[in-house]
Amino acid sequence: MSQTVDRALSILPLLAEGPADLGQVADRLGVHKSTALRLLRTLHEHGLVYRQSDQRYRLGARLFALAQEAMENLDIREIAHPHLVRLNEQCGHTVHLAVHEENEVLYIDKVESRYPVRMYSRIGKPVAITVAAVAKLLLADLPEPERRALADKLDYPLYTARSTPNAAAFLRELEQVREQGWATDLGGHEESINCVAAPVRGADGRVVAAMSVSAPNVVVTADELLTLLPQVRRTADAISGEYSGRTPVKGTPA
Amino acid sequence: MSQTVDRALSILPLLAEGPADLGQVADRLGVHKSTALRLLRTLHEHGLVYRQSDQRYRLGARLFALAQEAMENLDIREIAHPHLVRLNEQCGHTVHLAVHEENEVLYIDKVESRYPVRMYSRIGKPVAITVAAVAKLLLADLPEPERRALADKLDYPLYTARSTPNAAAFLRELEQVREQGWATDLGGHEESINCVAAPVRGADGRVVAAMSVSAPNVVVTADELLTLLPQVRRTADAISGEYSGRTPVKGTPA
DNA sequence: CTGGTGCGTTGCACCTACTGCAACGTCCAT
DNA sequence: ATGGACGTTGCAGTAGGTGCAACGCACCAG
Repeated sequence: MSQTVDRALSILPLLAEGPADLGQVADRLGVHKSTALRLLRTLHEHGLVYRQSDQRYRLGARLFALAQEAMENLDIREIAHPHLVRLNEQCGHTVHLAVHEENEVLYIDKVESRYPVRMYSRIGKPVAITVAAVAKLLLADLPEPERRALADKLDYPLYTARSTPNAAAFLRELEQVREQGWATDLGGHEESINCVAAPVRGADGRVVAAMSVSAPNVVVTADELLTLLPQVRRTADAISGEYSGRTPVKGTPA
Repeated sequence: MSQTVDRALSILPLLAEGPADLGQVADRLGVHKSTALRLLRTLHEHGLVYRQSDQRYRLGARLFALAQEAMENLDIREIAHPHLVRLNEQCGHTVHLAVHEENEVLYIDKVESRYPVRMYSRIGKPVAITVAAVAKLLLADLPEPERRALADKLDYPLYTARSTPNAAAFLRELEQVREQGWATDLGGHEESINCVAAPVRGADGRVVAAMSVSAPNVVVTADELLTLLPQVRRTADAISGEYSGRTPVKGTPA
């Protein structure tokens, strides 16, 4: 829409491929050297472009700083909430959003079931880390040594007969969850309650949050709940897309 | 230097603080809304800016992608080499550059000693990971569980009486290296050879490479070699600065 | 030492394309 | 209904971006 800015921004992906000198930049932009020089200078003043000792240009540190700062100020909750509400409107059950923090998994958002029988949970409360579906997803994404170290440190309380009994079983389950890309908790925390969960991923593919749908047996059976899996995954993917700023729309010029 | 581009780029740090709507952007730029709109649209087409569901703008995923791609295409060796040469010119000893890769530490560059007595080493060859100064620096930066897991997996060959004897001693040494920010190998690999090493860090502060100066006892004593530490650290810091694209120069406008 | 080539840089005249304005559409709250 | 807030569009004027040509400089070969 704005030619000058358009050209300037086209320099960035070009430099991402590797350092380039003024002539190369001008050629690939299809503009005169003097024009390219001015654009590069402007980019340089903003720190997006760095001039190395051999005079060639490359991307600068500011870019990294910006990306990082934006990351930190990104509030998953804010982004996810409308999606959670929509899912709740569709299926009626309790919807949770959870993140991993400091060896704990915490619920950070929740949309209450519209059925009279509700499950108990509280935003901000650590979840039962060894059995909750969301916890499995979040921990399954850790690098292997950390996963192992954490699994060893945990207690494995037997909430029910189906609770994860020990570190070995837990690690096996995490491996499976990691591969299939979703998780369940079928009566592992409270006999009568089942969950299905799916991961929310950031731009780099790492799991930044997990969301789940939970319902007691008296409302739907585990099998019925499992039929919601595609819907849950679709919702999680939608949140991932928005969180990582993937623009789902029209053509971006080469 | 270019007004339009200048304005467009000023939007980025502004959005890094958090999402903003058109009016806010226009105000803080001091331009008309229609102008801000056009700039935002251009940024949007390049994926640097994303429009969330509430119509507000925030930084887009492309920014991360660019930063990552630039990272990958950054060649430390290319950047470091002139610095290594300069250091070699100053002190005359062998200078090495090493990186950590797949449970190994590899020399990726080397400037030969200008003294007649040289130490043996080859670019591309894995270093003695349990004793080499550069290896200590690279491994000391790993997260604790990974460091531990790796230390357990390693063999601890007794090259000399001063070689690191076992995992416990190694981990203790890594902890110390981590805190002091430099490392040595005093006859741990070959009786008569000593090294001092310093880390090269990326924009995010993580250690991406390590460099060392090595010399045999017959040329300089260990104590004499240690007096070079400040020089080695200064060189490593210079490489870090250039690698991470920190522009050491003049004022960038607010 | 000299002439040549390749690079980044500068000043300038032309005219593109960026700007601000004002008007319109839409959505919400009153 | 009515007012306000906000994003969006078309348009006329001119700010400022563009390409050209010339310059300075470093490097290399004759």
